[in-house]
Amino acid sequence: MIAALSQGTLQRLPQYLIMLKTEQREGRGSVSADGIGTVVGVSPSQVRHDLSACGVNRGPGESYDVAELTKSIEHALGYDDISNAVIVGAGQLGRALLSYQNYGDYGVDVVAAFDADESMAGTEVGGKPILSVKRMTSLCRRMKVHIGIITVPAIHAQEACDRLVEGGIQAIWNFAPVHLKVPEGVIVKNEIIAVSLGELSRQLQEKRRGE
Amino acid sequence: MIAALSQGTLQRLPQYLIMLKTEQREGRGSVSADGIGTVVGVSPSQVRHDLSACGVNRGPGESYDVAELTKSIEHALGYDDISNAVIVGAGQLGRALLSYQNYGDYGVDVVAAFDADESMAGTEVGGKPILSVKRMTSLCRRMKVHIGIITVPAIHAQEACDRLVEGGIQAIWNFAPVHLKVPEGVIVKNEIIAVSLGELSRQLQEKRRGE
DNA sequence: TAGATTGTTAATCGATTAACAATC
DNA sequence: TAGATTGTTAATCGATTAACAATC
Repeated sequence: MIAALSQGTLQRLPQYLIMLKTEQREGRGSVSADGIGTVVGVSPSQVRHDLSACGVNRGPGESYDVAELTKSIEHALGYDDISNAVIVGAGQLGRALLSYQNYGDYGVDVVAAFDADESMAGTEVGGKPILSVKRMTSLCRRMKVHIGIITVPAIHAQEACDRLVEGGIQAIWNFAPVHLKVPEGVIVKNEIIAVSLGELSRQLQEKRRGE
Repeated sequence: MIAALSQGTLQRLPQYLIMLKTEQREGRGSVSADGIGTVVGVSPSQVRHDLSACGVNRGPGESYDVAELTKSIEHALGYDDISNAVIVGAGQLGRALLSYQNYGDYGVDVVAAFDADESMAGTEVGGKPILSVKRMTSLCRRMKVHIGIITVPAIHAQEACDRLVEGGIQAIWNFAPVHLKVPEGVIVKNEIIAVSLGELSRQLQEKRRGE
């Protein structure tokens, strides 16, 4: 993993990756910066700049090898270094996230979900267990889990967060529409579903009024 | 709604909004740029700049009225102008999105989900119907739906997309890890769950190696 | 060889921050 | 009045784009 990738670069690299996987599936062995740019909707300059920033090296004149480039980007993004994660709240959203199968490709392993509803304890979704929330703190410690995903209702989010931090969690992915208070050093990433959709709606409105 | 808000501003405004709602719940009637900045983790300069950009106007010396500021931001984000949306794919994720209750606050109304599995047709989740995908195109047209949410498996995503476009959809929120091909003018926003989580994992790794 | 395409440097563009006069 | 806090302007910073020598 290489440090100091700009925010923009960090957002574009995964898009390149998705494009590269499609190319590979279709049997293409090499791509140019121009080719990537056209598909993803980014200037070739930008693509070269991004790739260069994450340590990819072709000789000039030659284009990129798809398989090799994929590996390099995955490495730059740290996808080859796996962190454990748990989910708090096994409602609709929690179970949907639990049943997701491809976390491994992105450097994450979701090991379990927790819920306050004891009747869920012991059940499984997508091969992953749902456990009693009472066991959460100690289990996080024991299994060295560093990422917590909060999908409980807004009123319980702060408490869930506190318990996670107590269990040694260092990064939180928060789906509750609440500003979490955390000790310094803990990373919080808010993912408010409705907000993301709202953004799209806004772009649409903007386009409509003709610009 | 005001045009020409910078990308950064657009990302911060919803965060301010969440903070403001908390303040309101706790009974505070006014806030300063400094207060907002401290909670959200942004400089006071930045806050003033953002608010000024979306047309909020206090006299100098005075702080912001929480209720009024909330309204202004919501307006700037276009949350008071509602678009209809549909979901394609009523699997775990599709149903989770369907059962979400607060879209209305963000300028969106999700009216139905569609699935290829006919046995689902006629059932409901969170008071919203699941219908046969065969009816999708015509229903989108008839109800003037302009936003499509794709939660089908990757292999079927492009087809779902084509059908939506056929039905007059102008913006697509795509959860399948696939690059969709759309006619010019159609907006696509990719929301790859694992990628978002991967970003968090990466930040964590970066922090660990001490910087 | 000529065309394609790279990595990198310099120029441009836009966003963030700092500073401050205005005024409640 | 003095302190707080605004909106805005100018200075700084960083990211994107354009250009081009290098070379397969």
